Amino acid sequence: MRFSKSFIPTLKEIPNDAVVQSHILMLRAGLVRMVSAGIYSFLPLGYRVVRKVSEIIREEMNAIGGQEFHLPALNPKEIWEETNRAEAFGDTLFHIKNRDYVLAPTHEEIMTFHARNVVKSYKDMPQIWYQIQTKFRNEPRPRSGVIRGRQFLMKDAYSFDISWEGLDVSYELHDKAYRKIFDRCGLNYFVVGASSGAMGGTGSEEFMVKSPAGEDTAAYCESCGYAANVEVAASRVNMIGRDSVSKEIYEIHTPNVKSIDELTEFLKIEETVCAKSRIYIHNGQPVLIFMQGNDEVNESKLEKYLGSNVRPAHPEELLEITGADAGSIGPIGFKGRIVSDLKLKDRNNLFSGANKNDYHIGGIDFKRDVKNIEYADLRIVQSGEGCPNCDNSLEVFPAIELGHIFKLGTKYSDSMDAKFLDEKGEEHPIIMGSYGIGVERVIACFIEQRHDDKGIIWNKALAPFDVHLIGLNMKKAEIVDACEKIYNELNKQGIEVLFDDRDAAAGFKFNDADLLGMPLQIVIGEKKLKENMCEVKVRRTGERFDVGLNNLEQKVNERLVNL
RNA sequence: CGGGGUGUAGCGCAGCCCGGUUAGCGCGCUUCGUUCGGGACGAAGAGGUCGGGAGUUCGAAUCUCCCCACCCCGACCA
Repeated sequence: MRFSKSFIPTLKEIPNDAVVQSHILMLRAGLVRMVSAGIYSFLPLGYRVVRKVSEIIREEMNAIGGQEFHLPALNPKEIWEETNRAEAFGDTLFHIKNRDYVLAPTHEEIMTFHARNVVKSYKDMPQIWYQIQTKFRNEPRPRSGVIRGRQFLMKDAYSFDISWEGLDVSYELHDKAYRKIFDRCGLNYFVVGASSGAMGGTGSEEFMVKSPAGEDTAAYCESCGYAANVEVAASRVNMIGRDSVSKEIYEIHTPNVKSIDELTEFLKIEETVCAKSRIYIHNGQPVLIFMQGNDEVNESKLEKYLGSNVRPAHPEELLEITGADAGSIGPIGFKGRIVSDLKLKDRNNLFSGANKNDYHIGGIDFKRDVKNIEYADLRIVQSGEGCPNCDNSLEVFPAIELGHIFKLGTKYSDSMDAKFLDEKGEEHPIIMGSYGIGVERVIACFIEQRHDDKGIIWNKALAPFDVHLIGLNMKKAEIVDACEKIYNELNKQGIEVLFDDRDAAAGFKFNDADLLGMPLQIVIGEKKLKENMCEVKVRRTGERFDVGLNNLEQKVNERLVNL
């Protein structure tokens, strides 16, 4: 493709609205443009990358027996009411004003609709059906460019099996396919166990990429590979045992002391001897939660432990429930369920609130003073805590979710009545799985991982073009001729070339080439041309070398292999 | 939805607090000439409902009110 005839609007300056690196670079390199918050157009260069990613996905999905569909984005609302998800999605679901239609945020319903109409016998399964299509979700807060949009491209796949064992097989196939896909894309990713959330089901794994732009938080152990979403991550901590002697309970006047930091400062004590109180409301009843020092409550873990319907108490409720405000709440005299994090199990000589403003209590012994206390792992895992599976420690960092695979089971086949007959003529619900990849996120994550201060650094797999051909001084006929010849020759060899044939200053073109980030740059300049040579630059390493024009194609092919 | 911020030429910004010529600057764009291996130089140009509406005023980019859009933090999120 000739640059002079292409729509590649590069930007020298950083657009005002972009903050994360991938977003900035996608705008600057002319890959995308924003139309509205969370709604992006892919421009020709960007769409070439979308097609490359899509093709890799197709190849790997087809390799596990997947069959590609193209489902409607516009869905009758009633089909979403069958599964109760019109309500479950709530405001996230886009509704059409003049018809009872919705814009599909995912496609379990439509796929199950087709399955129940066609898949009637055990002989019809297993099936893996997929598509690459636009999804619509009314995100309350779109951000980070294409990473979180209201409209986005997703590869979604669905498996239909006759048994749970069959589901395990389909799930494993997807797990392997996903690893191949992300490997081929050149991404540095990891896989975490995750909570199934509103999708329902029995098992799920997330494919994640470490990134400051991430909206999830993951805990990862480099040495053994343990990885988990922080919502479910466990950790091994050094337990502090009981002191040999339990002191008596005593009250301390602590004016204006609210936080743990203030308390440790005021009393000159370690935060490890502080039992921080938090009140949650579970099914209308207050529950007192204890955390050691400044540990934070992991509400996902708490919800799992107590059951659903858990929320933090409002400030007004605190006074009514405990007789004190936040900062002065404690176990003594509290009526209701008490759950403590494991770190405080059976501890004594602890400090906590007195349920009286401006007072704390020392000498608390959980075994002696707090009846019916329950213990559970309720902490949000922090960097530096021990890995639950090995001797090393965990690193906790923000991450982007690229893909998610779920064992759905019969959630949708039950609610939508998708059944089949087995060999004995007995009726069973189809066992399903669903599997998603955010196509644009693959691109954004790649750029997050592979860029420098000059621009994007594509690999061969995702690059919009293999080679960026730069003719310096396009007013010289011999340079134009040489470029044209190389351009045609490379094209003939099936090498994709972006030919910068613009009449612009050398530095201008070099900077655009670095910004756009094709794996190889070929520079045709006057001096080297006289010796029948040109310069080839490897974008990733910055390495430059001279190549004779006679064996250029061969050299290019050789160099492209590992990029 | 809560908190904070921004909106002035295609892009990046100044001007606003303290109202007063024809609303500036850099980049980009057009034309001509020179230049040509790391975002060239000179000359001449084009391009604006100052986010929208209402108000205050002799006079509003500037002050007041309402609305809209976008960004950041939080809440939410398969």
